[in-house]
Amino acid sequence: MNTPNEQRRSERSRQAILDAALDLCRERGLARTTVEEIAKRAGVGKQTIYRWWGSKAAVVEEALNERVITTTDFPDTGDLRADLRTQMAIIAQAFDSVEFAPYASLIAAAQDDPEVAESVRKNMIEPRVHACEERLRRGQEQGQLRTDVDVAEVVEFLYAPLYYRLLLRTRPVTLEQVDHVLDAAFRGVAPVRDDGSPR
Amino acid sequence: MNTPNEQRRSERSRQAILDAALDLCRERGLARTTVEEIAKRAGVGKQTIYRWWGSKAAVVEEALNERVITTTDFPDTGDLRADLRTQMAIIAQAFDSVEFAPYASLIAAAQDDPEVAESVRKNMIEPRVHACEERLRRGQEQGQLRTDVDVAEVVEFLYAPLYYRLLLRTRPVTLEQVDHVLDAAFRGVAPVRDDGSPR
Amino acid sequence: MNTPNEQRRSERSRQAILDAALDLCRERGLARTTVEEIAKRAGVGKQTIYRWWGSKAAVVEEALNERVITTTDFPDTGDLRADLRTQMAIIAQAFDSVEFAPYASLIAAAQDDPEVAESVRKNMIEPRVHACEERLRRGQEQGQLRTDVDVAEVVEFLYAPLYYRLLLRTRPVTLEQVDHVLDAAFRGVAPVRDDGSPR
Amino acid sequence: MNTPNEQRRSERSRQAILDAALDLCRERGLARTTVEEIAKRAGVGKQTIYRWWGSKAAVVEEALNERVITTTDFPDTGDLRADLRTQMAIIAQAFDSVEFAPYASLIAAAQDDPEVAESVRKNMIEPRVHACEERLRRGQEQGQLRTDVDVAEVVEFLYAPLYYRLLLRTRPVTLEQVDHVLDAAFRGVAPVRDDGSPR
DNA sequence: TGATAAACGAGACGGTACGTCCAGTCTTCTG
DNA sequence: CAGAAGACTGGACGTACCGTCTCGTTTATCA
Repeated sequence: MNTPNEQRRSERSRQAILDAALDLCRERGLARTTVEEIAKRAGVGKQTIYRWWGSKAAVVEEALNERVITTTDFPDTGDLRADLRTQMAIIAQAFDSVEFAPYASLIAAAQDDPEVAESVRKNMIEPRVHACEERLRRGQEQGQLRTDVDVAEVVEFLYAPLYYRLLLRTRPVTLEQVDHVLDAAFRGVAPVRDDGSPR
Repeated sequence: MNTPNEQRRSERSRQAILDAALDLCRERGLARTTVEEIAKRAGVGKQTIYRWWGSKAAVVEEALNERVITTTDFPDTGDLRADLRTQMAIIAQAFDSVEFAPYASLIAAAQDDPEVAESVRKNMIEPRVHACEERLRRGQEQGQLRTDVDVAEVVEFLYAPLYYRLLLRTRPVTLEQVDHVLDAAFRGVAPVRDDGSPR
Repeated sequence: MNTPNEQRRSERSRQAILDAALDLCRERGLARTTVEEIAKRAGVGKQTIYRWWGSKAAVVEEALNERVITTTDFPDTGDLRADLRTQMAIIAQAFDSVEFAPYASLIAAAQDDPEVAESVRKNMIEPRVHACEERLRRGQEQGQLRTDVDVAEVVEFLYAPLYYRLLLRTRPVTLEQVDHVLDAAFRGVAPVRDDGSPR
Repeated sequence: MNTPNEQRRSERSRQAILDAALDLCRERGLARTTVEEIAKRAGVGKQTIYRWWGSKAAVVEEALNERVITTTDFPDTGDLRADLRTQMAIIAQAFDSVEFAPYASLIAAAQDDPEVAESVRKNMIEPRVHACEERLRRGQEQGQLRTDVDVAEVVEFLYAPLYYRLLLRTRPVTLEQVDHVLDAAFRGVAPVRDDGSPR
């Protein structure tokens, strides 16, 4: 892009584009949404979209980041498992709602487009993963998490099952799932010995 | 489709189409692969593709199922954790290889196309999930797995982290990851009490 | 063509093909008729058509020649003008009927296909033109036609106006037109009286 | 068509399309010319053709009307027969030249496509026929043509033989033919002198 | 407080691919 | 072995969008 003048940018058009993109993406997914439709629904020229974004995926990414998941903060009440539950419950609810469906489309779009992948990773996933990692690290320091595990892997361990259901749609993401994941993660699935210690 | 005569089908064309689709999908992803290219590379008329498959995704699905992951069997040596490691190591290796890249594209295509989603779930995921579930159930009966966990959720718990890395590409799927996942899953991430029992 | 065995040819299929071709051509013109349709309507394999004819136009030509204009004879009662009127009236009636519409399609097809043009000229037009020319020549010998005109041009002079309306469809070909054409033509080509007044 | 904005139309593309269409039509006839070829040779998107014309025939019609027969005027020197000869000679020369071949293709296309027929009649034939009719009427008033003939039929009588040869290609359209036609026609339609002999 | 330059809406443009229709050929099975 | 059935390769169809490119028309600083 030849970097147009940001100050002259029309905020009204920008908002209309984000709205239209998000709505269309909810109605039929990103793959079935065209730039032409977004422009028409937003009452905007196509060029205005191409001027400010690199692709329709970039529009949706910005829309999601600005409208749907607006925070990267992680709660810290001192009780790690409770805080994880709080946070994961929010994500679970989101993953289960139609409002959030464009996120799955976005991850899909990232599969065959390295630029989108890079952007989603950097702007959507990493900030939130880092916030979680830091919370886990604090829990680790406070003896609420084993010290011989990699917090980055724990994040995966906890959130991957939610992504699994979001993307494979084998069954819906629920609060119950969050509890079972936390349970399995914290206690492990190995059978317990007579003395109560893990096998 | 108006169901053409299966018996008159040309096996040679079928194979050429599967080959071409898989190759193109590896080179640039399913989204950037066109039916026209597949036809041209396979030396086939487009109609022959449309006659037998509903979409390019369906072609790739059949190709993957017939060429890349050809078995749904699950090992059973009597040692559950060892068998899981064996099986997960195969998957990890696959998820990390270029040969297998079309699978991620396929899951992406499924996001905004319910027919593809349905088909992938039914023909690719479920058979393998069921095999794993059965193995877990046998392990459960033999006291190698807690009896108060849902085996379906354990499958997710184990494989979701692999899918997470496959689809979000935060880092590569490795054999090390498999070990860490199994470790965390079997032991749990909670710190161990002084008496050695879980918290 | 590799000249298949004429004796084994199925007359039943041949008739069905001619019928189907003629009907379809009447319904929507030759240009909008496909070989596939002809085959299907005739209950015949496409190959059977390609085996015996070089093009759909060839089929229609044969059908017309065998079903619609079955004779090249020219009447000869001794009165040239009356005979011309008899013959032209038949043509006019044909040119004005739907039954005959495929003939216009055929001439159209001949415009951009030299093979069709050649065949139509040779098999449809020339025999009838020659018959007319001969009748004109006999009339010439009997003093019913000026001797300094080229009979070939007289044929054109008489029939061209019918073709003009058939192909440009400015207005329908009628019996009245035939009379007007004959009237105009004969005052022009009639031999001169002894006193030098118009023939 | 949903009537796009005429003012934004690219004249350069329009000219390139007319040129390409005319050339291709001369090389192999309209029936063997594809919209795709026209677009490619004109360096134009197919949509640009479909946006402004209803069919390839419409393109050729416009091209012919704008490039090849650019006038509908009819000469009037006071001598009807001489003026007819002048005008018919132009037509004869055109009908005999390769430049003009697309006209025959166009009439062919009109046979099985009522829209093309309608348009050719209205935009190509009628204006010229009317001009000729008016000239004939003036001649009629000046005693150069019998008053009991329908000028519309005289037009047919004169031009039909040229069309006959153009479309049936039994032999080439020549200046000699024009003279013979005029000769035959005028002896027929010329008013009779006082003494009863032809004028 | 114009003027002036950028962003804007509109949408035509050159292109690519779509999914469909047929052409003409090839293959398999039936009478 | 001719024929019916119909799958095959291939090419063009007419359409949908892509991303780019003019066009006037707002709109918002600066002279």
